[in-house]
Amino acid sequence: MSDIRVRFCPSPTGNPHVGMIRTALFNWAFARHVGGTFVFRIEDTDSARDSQDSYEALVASMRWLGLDWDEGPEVGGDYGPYRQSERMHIYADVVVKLLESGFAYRCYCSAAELEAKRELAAAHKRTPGYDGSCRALTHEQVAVFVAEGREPVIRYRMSGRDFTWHDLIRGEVTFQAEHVPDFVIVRANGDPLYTLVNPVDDAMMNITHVLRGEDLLSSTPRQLALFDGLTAIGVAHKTPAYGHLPYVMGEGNKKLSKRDPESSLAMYRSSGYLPEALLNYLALLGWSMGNDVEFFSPKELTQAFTLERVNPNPARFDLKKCTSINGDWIRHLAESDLCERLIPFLESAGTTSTPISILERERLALVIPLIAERLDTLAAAPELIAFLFQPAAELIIDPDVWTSESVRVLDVSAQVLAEVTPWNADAIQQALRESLVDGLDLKPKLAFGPVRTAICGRKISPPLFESMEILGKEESLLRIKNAKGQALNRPLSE
RNA sequence: GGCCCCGUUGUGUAGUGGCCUAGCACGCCGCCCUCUCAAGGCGGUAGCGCGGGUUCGAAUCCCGUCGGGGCUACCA
Repeated sequence: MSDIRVRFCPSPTGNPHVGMIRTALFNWAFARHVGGTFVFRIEDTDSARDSQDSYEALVASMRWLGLDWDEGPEVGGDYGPYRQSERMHIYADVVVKLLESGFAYRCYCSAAELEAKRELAAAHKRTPGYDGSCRALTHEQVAVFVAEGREPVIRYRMSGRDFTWHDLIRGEVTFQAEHVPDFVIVRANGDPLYTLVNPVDDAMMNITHVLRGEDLLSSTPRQLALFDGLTAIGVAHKTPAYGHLPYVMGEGNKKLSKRDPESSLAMYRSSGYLPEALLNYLALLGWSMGNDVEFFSPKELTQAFTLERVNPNPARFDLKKCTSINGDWIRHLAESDLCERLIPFLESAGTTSTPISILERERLALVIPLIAERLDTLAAAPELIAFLFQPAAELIIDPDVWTSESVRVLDVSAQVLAEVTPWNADAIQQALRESLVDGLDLKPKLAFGPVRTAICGRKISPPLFESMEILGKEESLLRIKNAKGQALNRPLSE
């Protein structure tokens, strides 16, 4: 176990999305690769936007994906609690110390005054930002503000130094002091802000490497500044290294937003994407093995993952490629594994009973090898194999598929199939081939088409002869008979 | 506007001065296989944003430029 400690610290607002998960994945993969500790922390300091539902969805998502954490909610750890809403007393204590030591001060400026300052700065083409006017208020000035009923925020006092750090992903990044003004760390209502609690917890949890989204890049100087103060008051011992991960983009040139349906993790789960496949694909957004290998397990990912190979430029989420990898993964699963994963989808689609019966399960096991290579998502299975679980009478076939030839084909098929013994795919194929392709001189596609429709109810199906074997002789003949009836009674068009 | 980040085919990437007439994957197109659909096989399409340097030689280094994005909150 190395002493490298990383964290994933989402805010529980809205539904988990893929950008967030990609960040979790990279932190997790890095921690696992180096044998470090992966800390899961919940940043729920914004009571107006955070929700318990969202928190639970977050935990469930991490578990579903297999991104296990060493410290955090539900598993505990030496640096808890791991939900910031339970750490408010800690922040209050830190703020007092920061105030006493002069690293922070109360600011009584109103929103309107701040806005006026911003406009003024813009008009003079100066750097916008707080001008520090409340930095050295006299007791008299404070008394006046208080008498006016103003509620102060607490600001952090910048030291005037420039900030340069070696970004783990981007190399050296520098912000000059004038571009990072004093910032608010506690709201007027007393709630601490992200800009405070994030570094405080990183410090107290001994986080060594901060890997987060590029959108946080410009807040890094503020965090670095805070670490100066936290170190001075004895809260922090070592400033972590920072690395900023590239964006995950959606359509157009916008980063994938929470409102974007393609970003919803729940959507991928309910559409039948495998967690392994999603992790596999997400890993490829900003990282690669470098050896043209693009199909790998979570385990292989953690073995190969290094920060050096993380790309700094934004990656676009490509659903087609994600789906392709999902298909690869479905084909890669053992039959029994695929079977188990398919069952919830079949149950919820009503393809089987709920819970699935013993007989249905047996039949499903038989068809798995026929459909594995035909699925790119688990949710595609019900449509493909529903016919195996329906009674013949419920197979209603689109009357437009029938031609004058169909009835003859069905007639001949019924005749020859009645003689087939034993009932297996090879024997069925041989009988139909001899009678239809050779006997009626039909092209295979035309010969088997009507039979396929009769048996499966659709033009697209798993392999026909194997399907008939699974259904059994009696059921197959019944379906052909029913289909013939439907074909004869079809409304006369044209 | 200011600051910061990014820039290889449609998409994701490989590439860290000669192995690059730029490789791989997805997509798309065609062919083969074939009982449908897939899967699989084969082939094709398309790219180093632009302009200057440095160098015998640049996708790779430097400068400029253009383009895209982010931040500029009492959100995170």
